[in-house]
Amino acid sequence: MAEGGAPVTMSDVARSAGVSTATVSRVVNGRYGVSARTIAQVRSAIEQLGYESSLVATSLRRSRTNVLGLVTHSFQSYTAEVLKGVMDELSQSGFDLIIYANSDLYGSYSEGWEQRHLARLAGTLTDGSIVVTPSGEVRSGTPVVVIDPAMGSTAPSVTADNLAGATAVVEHLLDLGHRRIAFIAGRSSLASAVAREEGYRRALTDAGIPVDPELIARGDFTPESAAPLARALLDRADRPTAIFAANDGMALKTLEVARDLGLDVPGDLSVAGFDNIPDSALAEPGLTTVDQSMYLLGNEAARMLKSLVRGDWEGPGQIVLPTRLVVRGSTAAPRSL
Amino acid sequence: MAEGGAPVTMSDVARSAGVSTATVSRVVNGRYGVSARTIAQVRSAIEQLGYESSLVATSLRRSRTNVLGLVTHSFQSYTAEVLKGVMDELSQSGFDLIIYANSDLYGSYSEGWEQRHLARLAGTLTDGSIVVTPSGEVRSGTPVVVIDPAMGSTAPSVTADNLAGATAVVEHLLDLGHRRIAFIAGRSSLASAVAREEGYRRALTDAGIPVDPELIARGDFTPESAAPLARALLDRADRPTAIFAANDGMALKTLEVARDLGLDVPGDLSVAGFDNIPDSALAEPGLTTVDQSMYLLGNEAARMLKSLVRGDWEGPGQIVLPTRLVVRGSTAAPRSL
DNA sequence: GCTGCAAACGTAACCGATAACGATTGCAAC
DNA sequence: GTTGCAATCGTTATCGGTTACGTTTGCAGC
Repeated sequence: MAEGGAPVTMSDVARSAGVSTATVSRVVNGRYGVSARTIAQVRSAIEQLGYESSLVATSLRRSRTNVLGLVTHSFQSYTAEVLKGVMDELSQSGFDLIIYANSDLYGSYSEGWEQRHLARLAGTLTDGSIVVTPSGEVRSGTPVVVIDPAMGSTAPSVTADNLAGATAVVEHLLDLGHRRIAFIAGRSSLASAVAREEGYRRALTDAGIPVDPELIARGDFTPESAAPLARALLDRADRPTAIFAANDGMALKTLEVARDLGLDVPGDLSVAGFDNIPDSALAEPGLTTVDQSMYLLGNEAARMLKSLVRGDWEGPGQIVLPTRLVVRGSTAAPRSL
Repeated sequence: MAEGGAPVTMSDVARSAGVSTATVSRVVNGRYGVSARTIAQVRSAIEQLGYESSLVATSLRRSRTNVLGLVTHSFQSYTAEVLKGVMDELSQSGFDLIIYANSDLYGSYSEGWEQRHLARLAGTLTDGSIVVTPSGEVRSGTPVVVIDPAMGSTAPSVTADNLAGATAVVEHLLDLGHRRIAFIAGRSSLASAVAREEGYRRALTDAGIPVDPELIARGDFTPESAAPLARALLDRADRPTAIFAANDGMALKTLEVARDLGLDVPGDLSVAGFDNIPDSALAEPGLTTVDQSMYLLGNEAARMLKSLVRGDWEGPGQIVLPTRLVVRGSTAAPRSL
């Protein structure tokens, strides 16, 4: 065991076993060309000293490290789901995972954070990376799979069927009898935000209802951005009977605003979101939303990245996973009917 | 921008700027002894080539890296809370975070996993580490803070007040009128499991009720371990009127078992857990449990580790954070009363 | 014009590991 | 007793940076 002092290195082992570091390296990596007696000596020295190879030194010298990277700009509840999916796929695969989070950029959307992180890891530490909701196109010397890519991204990606999900929400509201349905959009640099708005527009158009630009508010996916927008929509004389927010965070904030204004949900106002985060089920009333399995997104992304790294990926470059409408108490027929 | 090819290194920058790598290093690190003109040239070359220093190479050479490590054996929903707490504390602190997860050990409790991970990171990549629920004592050349330490651990740690929390649960059950209260214990190598059992015993003893060894089942914190134990307890002729499981995962599994046996909760049986994971609020009925803020655990651990790395830690070696009883629908007075 | 000194910069060793290559050894075949 | 070959092992260059140290340069002071 390393007794609190300097970490034990390969040359410590070599000295203790009376061989060169090259031989220790051969033993550690199971290479051919070491006598059984020497192997035993080296192993014993390794055991005694508690040697463990340095990931850093190894990855600097080797081209292949068997470590995959994941970069995210923040840890939300869904991030854990993604990670679970990733690790279940990576389990027993021989690939370890390193997650990198930068303290300066944490929580803020400084453009290009993902690029900086990738550059610091790729080519040395990791064989490939998963990037969650990047702010733009990503480049790297090693394979990259993007979860929830930026608008116009051509990189391999895994994303939920945002278009179908959003369409389903609006159709649900239309079925309930709503006609004035407002939309709080997300950060338009993300492809998912654009697809959700497109789903909203398409469902209305298909139902023969003109899209009213006055009913589209531009948020950025943060709850904070939604508060004033929801208030503005609800202060209108011709108040909408339903608000569809592009994600649950903004929808939950809308619920708060409605409550503050003394509106009854779903009596006076129906509210729907997108993502199905845990909090949505706990809200009062429960939030109608679209479930996109973050677990599956992570799972597929990991599967794809493994293949890309091994160079045997056969599937499509962009994977789209199905979504599921989850109806809860926050939506109902408008009272006026 | 690195155009998909080999990553751009410091010598690329040096060549492009017509200086040595030493000079580039000085510019990058803002060291003294470079003329303004050279600085400008180097900066321009860095800009043009899109150079980003390799974390690996830097950390190999430098003793200090300003990167902290976190090792966990799996990603549960509470892990995300811990991470949030850690990152909020680290935000703008200059310390980045690297999380390491090993695919071979993922989900399994092979003894010593944390030790292996630490040895691979410490001394080179990271300045210090946070270890979540290790299987034993951890040693490292760099500072380590343990969240939810192993039994008998002397390392700096942050933990919830498991004793008080467990006592509160049992007192709550006693107040409701329960007298036959069973306990499903957790993995006894963890200090938290031992403390929770001690809380159970103490509350009973303080109430003048003898501890019945027959009512104590030995689980290991996994839901799977709890199923047969719960069944055995509920199959008894003198069935307990309440079961307190050492964590929510086992308590939720107990709810399932009770339902399968046709028992009404809380009518026939009260069930309580510990941890307050998100699923507990969603269960039907909601699970009475003890809230330990994983966010705060992560937050405090990060604060402590930062200080330890800087060498200015003044506080106690073991931090204990308060817990809070959360009463939901799964506990009520026993029907027989 | 020479000395002295500091600023500016390059050279090379080094961090911990890997791998190509060369050197040594043992042993069988001649 | 050589020779030849394979097995075994050490030497050394290298990965991408950092830094101690040495060298060059510019300029003030005598």
